[in-house]
Amino acid sequence: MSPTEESYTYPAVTVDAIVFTIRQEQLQVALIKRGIEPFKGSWAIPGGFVRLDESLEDAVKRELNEEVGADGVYLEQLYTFGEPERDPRGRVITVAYFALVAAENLRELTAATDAAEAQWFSLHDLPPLAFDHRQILDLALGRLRAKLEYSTIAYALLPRAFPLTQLQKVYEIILDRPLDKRNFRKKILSLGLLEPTDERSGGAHRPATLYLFKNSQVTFF
Amino acid sequence: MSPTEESYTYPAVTVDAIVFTIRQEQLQVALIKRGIEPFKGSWAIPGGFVRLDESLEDAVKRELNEEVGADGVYLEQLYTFGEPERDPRGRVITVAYFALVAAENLRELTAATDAAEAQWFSLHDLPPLAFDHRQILDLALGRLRAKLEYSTIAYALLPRAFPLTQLQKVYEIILDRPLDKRNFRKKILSLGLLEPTDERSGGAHRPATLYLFKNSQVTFF
DNA sequence: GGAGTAAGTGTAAAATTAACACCAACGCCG
DNA sequence: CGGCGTTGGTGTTAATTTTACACTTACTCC
Repeated sequence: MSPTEESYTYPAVTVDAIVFTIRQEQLQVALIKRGIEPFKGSWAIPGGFVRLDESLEDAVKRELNEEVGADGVYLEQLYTFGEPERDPRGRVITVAYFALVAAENLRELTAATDAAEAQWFSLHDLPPLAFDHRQILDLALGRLRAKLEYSTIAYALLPRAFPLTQLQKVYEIILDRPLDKRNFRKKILSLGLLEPTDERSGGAHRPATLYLFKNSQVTFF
Repeated sequence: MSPTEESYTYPAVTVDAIVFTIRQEQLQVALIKRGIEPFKGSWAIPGGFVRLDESLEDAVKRELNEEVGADGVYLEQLYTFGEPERDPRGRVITVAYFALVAAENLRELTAATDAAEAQWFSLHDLPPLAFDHRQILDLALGRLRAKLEYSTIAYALLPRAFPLTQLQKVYEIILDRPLDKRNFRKKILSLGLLEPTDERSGGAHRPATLYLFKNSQVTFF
């Protein structure tokens, strides 16, 4: 069990993250254009090597910060991909995460530090992806949809206070189907996780009560 | 992104597996007594290094075969643990799996190839575990219980054909609470995944219809 | 002040889940 | 061979949860 007992090369370990956000009423993912071979010019999930002294989560957060400019994110480990042939350059095991970022917490993508071009893509309009990244993305989407039903992660995609209608829109966009307004409100409110505030939304129409997620567990870094 | 581009040491990568079985009407896990430091003499989850040319799943299956003598198993990736300090000897990232083995598919544990002593422990009577293995085990148990509710994995713990009562017992043992017999049967049968056979159970009492899991997806190796 | 649009609200039917008790079929033993 | 002990097998009702569905309110802009 000791790394020093046996003398063989270890596999490389990377982390990758599917970063979802909602922009322009669409579910979008952050992708990076690869500047080097293999798959030069293809789009790929942001990610990179895990340093020896940082945890997996720290590695993801660092990469997200550098490559995507994402500041406050919900982060969850997705799956570890380790097929020997998944990277043509050699053995690379990747621990995939999925992340949710509220649009308000995004710096502009083009501000990425390295030369790589980063861009948001709508899920309905995805380019071909490098490596097994399409498979990873599909898995992430499935997980996101599943967790929406029994958890509170949707709140990571919204500002601190929001009208119920906006929350419903998030659900509808992610699940890609319309929801009944009254049933949605009944159910969400019955969970007891939302707190109405005194604030009202502005804008052209009837002002909406803004709600707050109690004990917001969104991780910031 | 290339393993050869940067020159630093990689973390070591291991796989570990929580192997569950049901023996003596109890949920049990396979543990291995460590023969070397650190944690020499402690009990640990079976596992080992991933070879450069084998997939993560293949690595787990190999280890299970060698250390636990498990032949036909349900195998599912659980979580990847990568805290820098989780192993005192250096950076070791472990991909944890959980496995289910039907008692009938078990060779005796003492037949393990290396000198390490392997043994089954009831979940109600666990020794202290090495490393962060207790945390891994707790996570595996939670996952097993959760999946029992919405999946068919319980069948991996049973022989090919079995009476409904035995299936119910498996549920009760894992969930650690009694279930209503009629409701259980109604629900299980309404899923349409079981097929009654012509076989009947023998034994001292009224013979039971044996059921078969349609499209048994248990993985064998 | 009227048009347009998003906010907000309740009820009835359908489906699912939960609670609950007795008879049947076998082996064993006396 | 008949009764005892034990496990197999079955239905109904009440409670809860989920679904379907339509109108009034409050604001801005013109």
